[in-house]
Amino acid sequence: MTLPILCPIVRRGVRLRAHCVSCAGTPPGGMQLAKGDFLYRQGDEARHVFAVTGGWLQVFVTTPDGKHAAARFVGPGDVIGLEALSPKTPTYLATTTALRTSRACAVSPSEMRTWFQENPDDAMALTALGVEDLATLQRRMVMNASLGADERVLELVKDFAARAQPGTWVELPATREQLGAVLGLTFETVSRALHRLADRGLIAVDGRRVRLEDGR
Amino acid sequence: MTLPILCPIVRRGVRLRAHCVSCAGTPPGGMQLAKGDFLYRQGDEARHVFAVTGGWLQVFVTTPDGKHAAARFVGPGDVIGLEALSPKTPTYLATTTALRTSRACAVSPSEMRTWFQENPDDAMALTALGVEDLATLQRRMVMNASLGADERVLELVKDFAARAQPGTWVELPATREQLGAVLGLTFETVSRALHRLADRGLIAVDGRRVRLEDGR
DNA sequence: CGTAACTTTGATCTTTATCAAGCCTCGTGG
DNA sequence: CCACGAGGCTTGATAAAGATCAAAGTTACG
Repeated sequence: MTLPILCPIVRRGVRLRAHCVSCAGTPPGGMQLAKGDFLYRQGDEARHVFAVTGGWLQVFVTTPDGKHAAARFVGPGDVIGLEALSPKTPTYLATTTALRTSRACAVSPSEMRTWFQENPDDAMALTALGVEDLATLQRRMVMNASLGADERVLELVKDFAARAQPGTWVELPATREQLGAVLGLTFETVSRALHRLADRGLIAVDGRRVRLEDGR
Repeated sequence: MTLPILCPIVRRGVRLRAHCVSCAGTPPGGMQLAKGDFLYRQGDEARHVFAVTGGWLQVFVTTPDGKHAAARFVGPGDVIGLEALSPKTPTYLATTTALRTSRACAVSPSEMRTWFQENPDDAMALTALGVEDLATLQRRMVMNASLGADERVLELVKDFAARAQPGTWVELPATREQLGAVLGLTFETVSRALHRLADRGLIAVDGRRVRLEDGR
């Protein structure tokens, strides 16, 4: 008999369902998304909180004037759609789409409510998790403002690599254009930056696969 | 007899203390900060959640390589320092400093815990509030990536104006340099952008005071 | 096997950073 | 009361980074 596989959610310290420890990414109610599917769209009524259990998704924001650009990538362990917990008529504040086949576990606000009532510690942990995401985004924002293209791309590559085995090839889940959308760069600049980093010996690039050279 | 003044926190739908409705920004335990004071520093042990009840503060992030830049401004109604709710040894993930005399109400995690237990709805509201902040930051990030200097500055001015009476002069709580730090621009560019916007008739500028012309 | 999407690479142009100089305002001390 | 100085603001000239335009090579997939 094998050991129970830990749900990715548990790895970030929050259990979205009581039975999450044994769900292994396919909980009852867990849903599968094909590449290009939308998990939800900005402005939709927010009926569920989602825990990503597999794959990669991209979060988009549409500004009032119609501009829209990517904000961040979310992968296993990330909890999104917390707008559903808002007391006012909750609407999603961003659009989330699958970059590849992905899995997400959906939880309704009413489930969340009883869970919060029984486990205030989990409620606090989830709130803190949101702040962690906020801090990550703040960090990325600072980088986008203060670093050049090469360093920004390197940081993003490191972020993806941090979720995989160290020293191995990592498949970037996005096109150059999608990477650039998050970094505030064009796809040409992303391409050039990747190759400049390779020239500097910091990474190895092979199409969409990347490996960190050197220490981490 | 005057009506009770609503604590700014209530305006964003979350009561950090049961008696918040009557605290009017000076709750027991509320603290005053002088210009330049630090509310907390990145890396400090996170002992309190803070609700800003007056003034303006700026949030900084320091990246691992020592770079640091401003991430956002926080004012009355904002709740910060939610890192304190993290179950692991909680440390603040950013530095917050007062741009002018400000007030903040500090609440300990244990207080939050009992409050969450009694009011799961408030817990959900607070979590949702965090997501709102995340969405705001995502929006700003998208703008920083996709808009030019003028439009970015205009958006920031609008944000400040949105918290004041429409059509009135608004005092920007920050220097050109501090505004630029948030926008990813230099102070010269911020200065030029403000005057270009004034030339275009979109705003009126008088030193640190600004007024939106036209509809909003 | 053929097409569409993606990627690389080059040349040129725009925007914003950088460097620099002078001005204004406010607070402090003689 | 005035002189001074520091911090902040404006404005100009130049340089660098990245966007844009363009063309050709590569990969994925029906």
